[in-house]
Order: sequence, then structure tokens, then C-alpha cells
Amino acid sequence: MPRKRNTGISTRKQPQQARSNELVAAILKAAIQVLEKEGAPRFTTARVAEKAGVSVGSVYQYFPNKASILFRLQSEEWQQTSAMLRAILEDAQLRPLERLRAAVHAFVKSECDEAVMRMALDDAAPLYRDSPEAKQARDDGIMRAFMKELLPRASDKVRATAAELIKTTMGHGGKAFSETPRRPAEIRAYSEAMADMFCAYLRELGA
Amino acid sequence: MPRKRNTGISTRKQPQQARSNELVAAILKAAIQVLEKEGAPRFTTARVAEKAGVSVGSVYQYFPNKASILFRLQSEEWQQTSAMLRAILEDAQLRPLERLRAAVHAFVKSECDEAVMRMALDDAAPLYRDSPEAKQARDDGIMRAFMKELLPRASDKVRATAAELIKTTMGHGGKAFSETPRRPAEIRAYSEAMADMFCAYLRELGA
DNA sequence: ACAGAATGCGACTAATTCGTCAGGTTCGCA
DNA sequence: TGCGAACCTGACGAATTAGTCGCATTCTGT
Repeated sequence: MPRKRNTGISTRKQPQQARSNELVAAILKAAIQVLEKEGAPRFTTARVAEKAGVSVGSVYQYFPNKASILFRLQSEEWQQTSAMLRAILEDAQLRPLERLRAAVHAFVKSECDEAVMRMALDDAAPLYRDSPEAKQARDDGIMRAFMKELLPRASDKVRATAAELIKTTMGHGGKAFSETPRRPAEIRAYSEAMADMFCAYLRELGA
Repeated sequence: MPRKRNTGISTRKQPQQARSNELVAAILKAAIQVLEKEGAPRFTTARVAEKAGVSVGSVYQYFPNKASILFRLQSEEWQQTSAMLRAILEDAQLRPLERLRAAVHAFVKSECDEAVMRMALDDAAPLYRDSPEAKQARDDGIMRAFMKELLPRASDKVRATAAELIKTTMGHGGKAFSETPRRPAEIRAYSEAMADMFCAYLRELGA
């Protein structure tokens, strides 16, 4: 290894020609495959490069280190589900608790659909979690706003606790559930139960 | 590395003399310290041996490989909290939902007390999770029994879902909560909210 | 006291890792 | 066509790792 490990994660260079854009895409795609098929401990830049049909050097042109690849994957993943949940929770067509119910179902299903990759990405978390860029990515906004709508008369403190409780329960409960393979019926049943639990709790808080 | 990695995890040799018992204890103690201070990726047998004031060879006399040390730690940890929860949930002095409430508080607090070590142990999970011995360690018994007492008239299916939901919510929700440092008041508030949520849900199911 | 079993040691090997760099190839454009 | 910049290559260096093995030390029962 080089004398000094590169700890940052920021992009090294912006692709300017078409081929390099394809290259970055190929690298990310290959990274997902390596993560799924080999698992986090065997996730190496060399393997990613090979699977992408590209040399290691090319990988390091656009990613300053291994962590940055993982961080990028995690980042995109997180942005997608975040957008999905926001869309559902802000949909004024449905009554609030029905929106929450829909969000739970959608989230658990998406978690199960990509369980393998998400588990591997989670296993690799120690590698990118402590980087400076990773720390700023926390968004309670959606759930907080939803709680404001749902519990207009509750205190800020109560709302904050409820938002955090529901957000982490959904997030981590969903992930845990998806760690073992599930049949569609199981997924529906579990999501429904989780949504029931949230609704019962929120009604008690005055929703 | 040797040609073939030792994948098993079973104990290599039973300590027979007093000094070797102390040695095993010293290794486990050192392992915890290394895990806490260096983190999972820097958890190596060499570092454990050094911290224990012992040579690598000695480590390999009683642990066939690195994974077995981690598995042992995880195993003991798990047994402790399991016993704690069982004691609380079986205590006939309190009404069932109060027992559940007490269990939640106790669990979240214990999770926060040892957050650093548990996070590191979790990070290292990929190293020991897939070993044969690790797979048999699943105990839904406590929660299932508790549900039988709490919801005697519900169907088995409903009870099973409720048990799983509550168990994983408590386990993973608690762990997630403890990942950021918390003040005692926060811990109480969050535990209370989680317990409230469980109670509201269970009452709706007929408890 | 003494044999042999148990224990402990730590230098060592083979493997694997991350990331670099000198040099070759392809692209955009005049 | 030809030039310079962007792009790509892959052999390589430096570091770290897991686990072993021959030998030294300590214990136990007689």
C-alpha cells in the first residue's frame, strides 16, 4: 500500500468525454455485482475493475479510493428511497395515516427487492461511514413535516420523538426483516402489522 | 496466509490448567478492548495478542481462527441480554404490558451502555455470521411465549407476526438508537415512546 | 527428582490488499 | 493531417493480514 492512505472521498475528476461517462457507469454497475456476488469483505477495486472490463488505474481516475465507490452507491440508493417516501407522504390524495401505511409497504418491499445488495453495502459501512462526506447526510425533514401535519396539536418534543421512533423503526426494522428471504405474502403481512402498529400509536397521540 | 483458511469456529482445545484459563479470559478481555479502540477492520489476532500480553501462537491454541473469537464475544453478549429479557418478561409480579415496558427500558439502556463495543461487533459480523455454529442461534421462544400469555384469543399467525415485529423492532430499533451518544433523559423518552407504541398496538390486537 | 504432557513463544510464510505511475492509446479540433 | 489533452493500461511497490511450526518453558502426577 502507498505510504499514505487517501481518506477523502470527494470525486477525483469529472468525466468529460462520452467514453469516460460510460466507464463510470460500468464501474458502478460492476461494483453492485461484486458486492452482491462476493460480499463486502471480498469487495476490492481489482475485482470491480475486472468485472467492469476495465483496468484498476481507470477506476482510480474517477474514484479516489475504494470507500468512495461504496459511498457513491449508498448515496444513490439512499436518495432513491428518500424521494420515493417523500412522494408518498406528500400525496394529498390520501388521508395521512393511509399515506404512512403506503410508505411502509413501499419501503419494506423495496428493501426486500434489493436485500442482498443492501446487506452487503451495510457490511461495508465501516469503510465509508466515517468519511467526512458521509456525516452530513441526515434528513429528518420528511418525517418531521409529516408529523407536523398529523399531530398539529402535539408539542415539538412529542412530535420529534414520534418522528424518530417511526423513522428508525421503519428503516431498521425493514432492513432486519429483509435479511431473510421472504415470500410476497409474508412481506404484505409484516408491512401491514408494522403500519398497524404505527397507526395505533399515532392515534393514541391524537392523530 | 496458509493455503487453506480454517473456516470452522469450534473450540480448538479446552484449557486444563489454571494459567490457560486466565489466558483465555485475558484474550477475550483484550479482544473487547481492541474492538472498542481500533474498530472492526483493525481487529486482528496480532493486536489482540499484544493487548493481552500474550503471543499469537497462544491465541491460536484456544481459538481456531479470528472469527471464533468474535463469535464467542457475540455469543456471550447475546446470552446475557437474552437472560435479562426472559427474567423480566416472566416476572409474574407485574401486569404483562408493564413487563414489556420494563423490558424495553432495560434493553435500550443496556444497548446504550455498551454501544461502542456492540457497534464494532456488528461491523465484524460478516466475519463470523456465516459460520455453521452461528446459524443455530435463534430464539423466538421468549417473545412467542409472552404473546401466548398476552393474546390468548388471537390466532397463531397473528401472534407470530406480532412477536416478530416487536422483537425485531426492539432489537434493531434499540441498536440504531444507540448508535449516536444519548443522554439519560433521551434514553428514557425514547424507550417510553417505543413501549407506548407496542402497548397501543397490542391493545388493538386484544391485549 | 523426573518424565512427559501442557502451555507458551514469536519469527516466519504465503496470500492479499490498496493505490501509483510511466507509458501507450484514443479523442476533439484546427 | 497532426497536435495536445483526455483517457486508459497493468505491472508493480509497500503494507498488512491470518495462521503455522519448531522450540523453550512450566506444570502434574508419581
